[in-house]
Order: sequence, then C-alpha cells, then structure tokens
Amino acid sequence: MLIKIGELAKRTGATVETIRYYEKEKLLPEPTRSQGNYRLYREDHIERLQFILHCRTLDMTLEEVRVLLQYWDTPDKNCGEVNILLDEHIDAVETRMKELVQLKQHLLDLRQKCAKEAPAESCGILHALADNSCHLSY
Amino acid sequence: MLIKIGELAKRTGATVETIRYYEKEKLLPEPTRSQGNYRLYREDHIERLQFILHCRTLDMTLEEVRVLLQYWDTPDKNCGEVNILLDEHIDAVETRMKELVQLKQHLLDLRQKCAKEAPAESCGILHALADNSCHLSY
DNA sequence: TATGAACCCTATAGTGGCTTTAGGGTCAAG
DNA sequence: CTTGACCCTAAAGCCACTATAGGGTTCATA
Repeated sequence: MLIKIGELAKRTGATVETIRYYEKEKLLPEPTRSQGNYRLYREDHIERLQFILHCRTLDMTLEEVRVLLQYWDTPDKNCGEVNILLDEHIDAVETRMKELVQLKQHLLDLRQKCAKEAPAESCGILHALADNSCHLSY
Repeated sequence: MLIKIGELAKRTGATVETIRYYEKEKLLPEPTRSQGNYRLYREDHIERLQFILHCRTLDMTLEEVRVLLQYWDTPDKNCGEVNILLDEHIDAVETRMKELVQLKQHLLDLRQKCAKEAPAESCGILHALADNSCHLSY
C-alpha cells in the first residue's frame, strides 16, 4: 500500500514541504518513485515521520531527533543515552519555564507603570525600559 | 565623552556584532566616526541600546521594539499603543508558559517509560515516541 | 480529444536574530 | 618596527522551516 506525499501529510499532520525538508536532512529515507516521479511511501515511512513529529511536539531539536533515530535504527544498542538526552531536555524545559515566570512578573511590573493612556513622554513603561538602573535586567 | 564600540559593548552587555547588527537594522542611529573610521558613541546611544536590550530580555521581537522606539522618539504621541503591545506580549508569554507546563508533563510521562538502561529495542521511550496512537501529540 | 483542477516536482530565497568567517585596517606599547 | 588588541566591511551560516517561481502529472469532465 503505497501513498503519495499529500496523503502522508494528511495522515501525519505534517506539511508536504516539511516532509521534503526532512528527506533532504536525511531524517527520512528517500522513498521509491512512481513513473511520473512522485514519491511513494510505505507504512514504515509513516511510523518514522510520526516518531519525528512526536519529538518535535516535545520541542526537541532535529539534532536530538537524529540521535534518537539512531537508536531506533539499531535496536540492540543500549538505550542509556536516550534517557540522558531526555533528562537534559526536561532540564532545558524547566529552565525555560523558570525564565518565563520571571519574565511574566517583569512584564506585569512594567505594565503597572502606565495604567492609562498619556503622552509617551510621561509613559511609565517607556521610562522604565530606558532606565539603566532599572532592575528589570537579569 | 565618546566611546568606541567595544566599550559600549562592555557597558551594556551586548556583543560588538549585535551592536553593528542593530545599526544595520536601523534600531540604533549611525554614530559619528573617528579619523580611523571607528564608531564613536555618546550617552544617548548607551541609553537607546539599553532600551533595546531591556526589551529583548523581555523577549520582545525587534518589530515590537521598533514600535516602542517610535514612541520613544516622539514623546508627545499618545502612548496607548504601548499598553496594548505590552498586554499582547504578556498574553503571548502566558500562552507559552501553559504550553511548557503541558510539555514538561509529557516529557516526564515519557521518561517514566524507561527507568533503566536496556537495548533500544525494548526501550519504552522509543516505543512511546513511535506509537501513533500515543496520546503525547497535541 | 481538449481542458481544467488538483496534485506533484525541483531549485532557490526568505524568515528572525543574531553569529561566524574572511580579509583586511588602526593604534598604542615595547 | 613589530606585536597584539582592537576596529572595519561584506558575506555566509545557523535553525527549522515556509514561500516562491516555474514547471510536470494525473484524472475527471465537456
């Protein structure tokens, strides 16, 4: 059961362009072609693309995905590095979350400084952003 | 009191390259030059660069910064749009935070699936990532 | 048989916000 | 007079796509 790229896109939620991009990046193997030079995909292509897309919804970089796919392709290798990669990724997400909590507080503080419309000259927000002794910077 | 680009970088925490980039993007005005064609900056350049850098630590895009700088440059304009821009930006940060909370939970769920090292073949993480009925996707 | 719409192809450029590289010039100290 | 720290420009590279230009294929309908 062979499907064309548009069908693969529909089934996985990727765009056609993204699929071609992943092929160029060698994350997906080159599929066979039809007489008219259309790409023809099999089940295992669907599964592999879904693997990549899952990783991407988890905010992994394509480099991280590449590492995971290597394990995927060599099933008898020890998967210890998979755990490490995931732990590091969780750390990165946590760090980013903490940054965003700080960030949001800074933004709320800043927003407080100009409750009403006024000439920009007297706008507390612009003054706070310009103030170099301001404690907004990290 | 005129300073060269390296000194400006040191005082603001930007890199020399970023400063030149902001100039090319017309966020910073072209400074005067020394005889040897070195850029020479004044106090107001420092303040303007700090304004931009503050905005960037608040994760604003350079387009957003450009809007704010416009108010900065026309002090008698009404600052209402500044408030709107900031409110929208706070919304965006909140949205991203919620996404990251979800994301982290997904990652922790996933990490659970492989507590110990094992051949990749039997690694629960890889299986979960490949499983197309997996509920990890958004 | 002609034609039109829906799909497919390649190659290339653009996005944002820098960073890096290549290949130089300037300037003060030793 | 040379060394080293600094400065200059122009262009390419980064990531993960997205968009654009300019075509070719396939299939149903007129």
